[in-house]
Amino acid sequence: MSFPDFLRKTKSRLKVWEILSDSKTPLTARQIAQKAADGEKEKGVWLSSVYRALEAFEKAQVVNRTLLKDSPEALYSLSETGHHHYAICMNCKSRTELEGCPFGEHDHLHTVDEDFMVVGHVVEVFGYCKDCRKKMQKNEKK
Amino acid sequence: MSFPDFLRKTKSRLKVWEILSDSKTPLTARQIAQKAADGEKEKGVWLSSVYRALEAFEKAQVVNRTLLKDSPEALYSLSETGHHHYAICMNCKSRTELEGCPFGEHDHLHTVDEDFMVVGHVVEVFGYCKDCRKKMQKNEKK
DNA sequence: CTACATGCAAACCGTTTGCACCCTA
DNA sequence: TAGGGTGCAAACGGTTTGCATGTAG
Repeated sequence: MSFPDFLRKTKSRLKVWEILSDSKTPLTARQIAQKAADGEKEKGVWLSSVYRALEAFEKAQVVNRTLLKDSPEALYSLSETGHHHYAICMNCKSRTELEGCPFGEHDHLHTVDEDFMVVGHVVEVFGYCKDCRKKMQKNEKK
Repeated sequence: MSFPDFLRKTKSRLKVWEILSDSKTPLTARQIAQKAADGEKEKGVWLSSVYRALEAFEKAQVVNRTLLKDSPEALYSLSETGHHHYAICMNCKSRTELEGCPFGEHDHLHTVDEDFMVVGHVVEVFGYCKDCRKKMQKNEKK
């Protein structure tokens, strides 16, 4: 995956791009701004600019935005990043990675029908982990 | 699916419950409050109370909350409601229902492993619809 | 040179929280 | 009648937007 050639290569966008490239996990906008500031030679990238860069990347189909029930913050990753799905406990919010993907391992790039170009997908399984089930049973039968 | 017996049956909660029961599609908290106010005999239910009722229902595992890339507002539905998955255009936000479910038709109620109780799952396919692809090609090659 | 990107601040808006009063069990 | 639920208002926090300035092409 490379920086889209029809987008202006500005300092901010290149920095955001670099941070996403270096990260093995999806990041929030805030985390990206944080990392940009940590490098701290130069001046970092303002949060709104991070959002605008991410928006441009998403439109260009090179970045995926994901919203989990887990948190109100969106997660961003390069589209190429191997995708993962999680089982999320609705009580303690712990996340366990799922083995495999229900769509199979051909990653993205199938079509729903001939008209819809698929960029990616989100799969989340939610429920309750063992520990929380125990706790909740105790509390509720009082 | 019936009203959990370990939750107090208050006017607000019963109203929210009734609205969810009557709806064939998932609703936002605001829509629920709206519908409660529309009935307009009585006084309706405050938005914060709707949220608190939904939170209680969700903890009780009788309501699912879903977040789509589509909108910042969460959608709520009774857990029993037959589930649907959508292909969502990242540009125009149109939604097309997917045929079937990648997890198969046994609905919820499988386990990820023996420790995690599954309540439900979210599957979203995102990409670009035919119309938007055309429009974007025109705009970007200027 | 000029259209687009950025820094910065302020608005936005869905959701959460605090508190006094109300009402279910 | 006690403890949880509700109305209401105010805070919260992630994201978006407006505007003057900067800068890539």
